[in-house]
Amino acid sequence: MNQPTSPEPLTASIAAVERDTGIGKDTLRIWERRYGFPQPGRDGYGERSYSLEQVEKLRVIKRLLDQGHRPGRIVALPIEDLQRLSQGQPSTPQKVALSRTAPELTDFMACILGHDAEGLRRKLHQAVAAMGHFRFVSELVAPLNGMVGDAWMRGELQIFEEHLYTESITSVLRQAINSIPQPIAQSQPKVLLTTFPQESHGLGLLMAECLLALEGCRCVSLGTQMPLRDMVMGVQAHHADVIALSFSVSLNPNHVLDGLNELRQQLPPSVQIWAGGRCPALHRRELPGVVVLGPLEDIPSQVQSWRVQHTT
Amino acid sequence: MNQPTSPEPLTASIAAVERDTGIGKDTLRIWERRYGFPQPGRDGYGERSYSLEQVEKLRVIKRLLDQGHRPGRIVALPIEDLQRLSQGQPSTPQKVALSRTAPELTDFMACILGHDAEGLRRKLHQAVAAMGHFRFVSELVAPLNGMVGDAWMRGELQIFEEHLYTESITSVLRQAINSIPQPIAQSQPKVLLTTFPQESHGLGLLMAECLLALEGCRCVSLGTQMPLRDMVMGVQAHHADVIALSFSVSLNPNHVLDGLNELRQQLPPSVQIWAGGRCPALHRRELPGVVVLGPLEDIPSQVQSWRVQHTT
DNA sequence: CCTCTTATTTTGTCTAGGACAAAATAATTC
DNA sequence: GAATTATTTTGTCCTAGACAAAATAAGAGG
Repeated sequence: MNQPTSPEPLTASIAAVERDTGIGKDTLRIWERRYGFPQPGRDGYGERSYSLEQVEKLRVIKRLLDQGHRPGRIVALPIEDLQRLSQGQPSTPQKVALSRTAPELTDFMACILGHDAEGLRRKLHQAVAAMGHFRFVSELVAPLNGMVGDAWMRGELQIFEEHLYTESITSVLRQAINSIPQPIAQSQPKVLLTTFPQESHGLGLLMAECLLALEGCRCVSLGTQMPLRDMVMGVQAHHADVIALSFSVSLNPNHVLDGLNELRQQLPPSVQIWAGGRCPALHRRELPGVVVLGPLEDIPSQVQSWRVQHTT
Repeated sequence: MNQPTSPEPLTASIAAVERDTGIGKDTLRIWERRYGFPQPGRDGYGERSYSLEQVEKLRVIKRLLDQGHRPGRIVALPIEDLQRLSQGQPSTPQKVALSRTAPELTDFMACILGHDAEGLRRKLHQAVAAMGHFRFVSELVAPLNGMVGDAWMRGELQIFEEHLYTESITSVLRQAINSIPQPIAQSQPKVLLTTFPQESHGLGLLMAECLLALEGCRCVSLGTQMPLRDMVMGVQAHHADVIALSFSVSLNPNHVLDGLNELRQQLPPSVQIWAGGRCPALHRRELPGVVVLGPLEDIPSQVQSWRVQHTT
């Protein structure tokens, strides 16, 4: 049987590469000029078209940059050297926690790869019941996210498989959150949850909401991709004490830092900003007036410390 | 007390404007060249610095663009004309059906406008219990969606208010779906749910999933924005009988029609394609091999007719 | 009057190379 | 060894031109 239209794009446009790697268009072009990589081909209209190998290598490079390497030293290196580098380091520290908790995680991976949606969901529900909400999120969902993300980076997972995973976790997490009774006491902090406009990953937000609700916070989630201006209006409208933001790996570091600073300026000082997630930019520098939460375990203690501050 | 850092940025950089308005840097520059607006000043380094009024006007323009206006017609207009424009339109024709069912809908709107997240959620849960799943979706959620969409178009709703609504409905709908027992019988159709890559609205999908689950279908939702290639792989991996797609108003008609045709060609003929949603393109032309569902009420009869076809 | 096809505008994104501030590193001095 | 100063590195901004894809207008044929 013949192909009706063009089968599938075996190359990616510069916009697609920016989307998939988180590396800006300007940066991609200037790397090409300075380091000779990437060296995309050109399509019929003279526009760059990046091969899948190059995109893959860019992803590896991105990860190494997040670990602190410098572009000039690694961008021109052959892929083998890069892989050696990324093997050497334990990469993100969660890798360690991962192997520690690893035993039954592979069971869940097996469900994902076997397209066993019902089985996955059932196992997840069992895990919530067995582990309790807190351990479910911190010891199962978090490392599993890392595992799925890694597999996806390596191209071992198809998009539809990754989406099924996300859907299943989302569903179970939402149910878990709903099962936590809402506190009425005004003494509990009111927390507004959302993400920056470029951030479309909602799992981190859901995990945070679950842990915050568990600590007795009055949570109002606005979902992902909220413009800065609306965050400010939202905080005011809901009389929130805290705005909690989630940042995933692939966000542009400068956007994150600039955005947080501007948000800090536009928000009254009494409102705290809590920023969490795997985004490396968060930990690069001190952010005045912003509480950066590292691992999920920080959440309970942060809530606790808010209470201490506000019982005077 | 004095400000520790620079007092207040009374102007915004081009990156900040992109972040705050969602209008790309390239676009901002070329509007300036073509239409004479925006006309930012320059800071000490010759870089554009936009005044807050200009950013505000750009936000209004962005909203009008989303409503279907064209840049060339509106970008150069004075702010007053723009505000007049955004008041004007009554938009979609579903208004008629809306006023028919309207009585208690305004209660929900009041919750949204009053930022009463808890009240909204509580009322929604009550409504599910009182009306049953089917009527909840078809007689409450569907018209409420339209009402919120209209208010948003008219600029009466802020983004954060609309997001809170979406979050609340999502949460309640997911809980409703979870409360429907999964059938085990192989005789039930297995339905894969998702949307095209351009489509980011997930509410329609959730509504469909709820009604399909109610009819006894074995539902597997992959969430939104699934590339065509992965839809095909997903159908194969999950041995789906049906792939159900949701289309919202704002999608490009040609993309929809072309995409459906291509999907039809790549899928085995035994797999049915069900397409639903408010997208006008769906109803414009006969689509061979695609079942177009109009109102939500079509879903039960379509499932019924699938069963009839497959009991021979 | 509506529908389909074909010109014509409109519009966003791409291309090129140049420039420069902020961050990171190396060199120097105390 | 710590603090200052030079030097390199690196990302983002600049201008200005080009062109495909989308949207609209115009024409042709039921």
